[in-house]
Amino acid sequence: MTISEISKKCNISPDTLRYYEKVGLLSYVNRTSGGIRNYTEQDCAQVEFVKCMRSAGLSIEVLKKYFDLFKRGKRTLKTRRDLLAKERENLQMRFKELQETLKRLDYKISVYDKALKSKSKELKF
Amino acid sequence: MTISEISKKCNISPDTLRYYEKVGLLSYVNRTSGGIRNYTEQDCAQVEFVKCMRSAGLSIEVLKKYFDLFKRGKRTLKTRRDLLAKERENLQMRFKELQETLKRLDYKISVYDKALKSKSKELKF
DNA sequence: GCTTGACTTGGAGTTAACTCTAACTGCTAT
DNA sequence: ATAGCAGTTAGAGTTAACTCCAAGTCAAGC
Repeated sequence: MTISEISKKCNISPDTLRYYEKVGLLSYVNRTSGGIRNYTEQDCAQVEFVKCMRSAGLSIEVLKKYFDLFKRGKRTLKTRRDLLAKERENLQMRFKELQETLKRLDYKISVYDKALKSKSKELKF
Repeated sequence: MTISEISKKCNISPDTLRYYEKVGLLSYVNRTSGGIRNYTEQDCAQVEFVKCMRSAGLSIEVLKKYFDLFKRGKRTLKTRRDLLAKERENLQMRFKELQETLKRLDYKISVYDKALKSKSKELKF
């Protein structure tokens, strides 16, 4: 797959794909004889993984650390597992916060709806 | 309350508080005769609200829009309600995505645990 | 009256994560 | 063989959201 194909398939810009490769979020991608990137299904799956983790809020730095460990082979299995587990805990916390904020917004919207019905009140903020 | 008191209470740096005021996320804060900010309970509640929305991911720009509408009075009630409702929808989407990502991480961690037990396998990424 | 420490300002600097630019290469179709 | 397009690189530029800095002010205690 060329870079533009992967770009469409994963909905990530070619620039971002090259950037991810440069900073170490993709193990070195194969090239054609002309020097053009030729992504495998494997690469594609990894891009999907990176995209998913990035949009959940994991930093480039953490992901780089993960893939750096990967390059060091099997003996880093435990370290990688623990890194993921720690990030999972962070996400869990943000998940709960988000849930609280949703509730708070729901309440605030309901207050607005009441104010709109009674046609007189203004709120504090 | 002085800026350092609010700062401690809400766990936001004085610099950030001044920044929020400058860009319009806090209605103008009262000053002492000497020109020092004197926050009310009201201000404090608003800071809490801003903090909560910010950490849920609402942008400064959106919050500024909200408070700008506020300054234009009661006639913007409906617009503000709709703005909040739209942001609520965004959060809901991100909430669901986060839930999916948590599941994915849980699965990946379980795969790691299996690999660690069998003491032989390496993973793809 | 002088020092100290918390506050003030405008504006510069920082960081993460892209995003864009310029100059170049190398297939493909006319 | 030449135009045009998709790709390549290094490196510069952008954006959001802070964060820091220098220079100054003010109230309180010695």
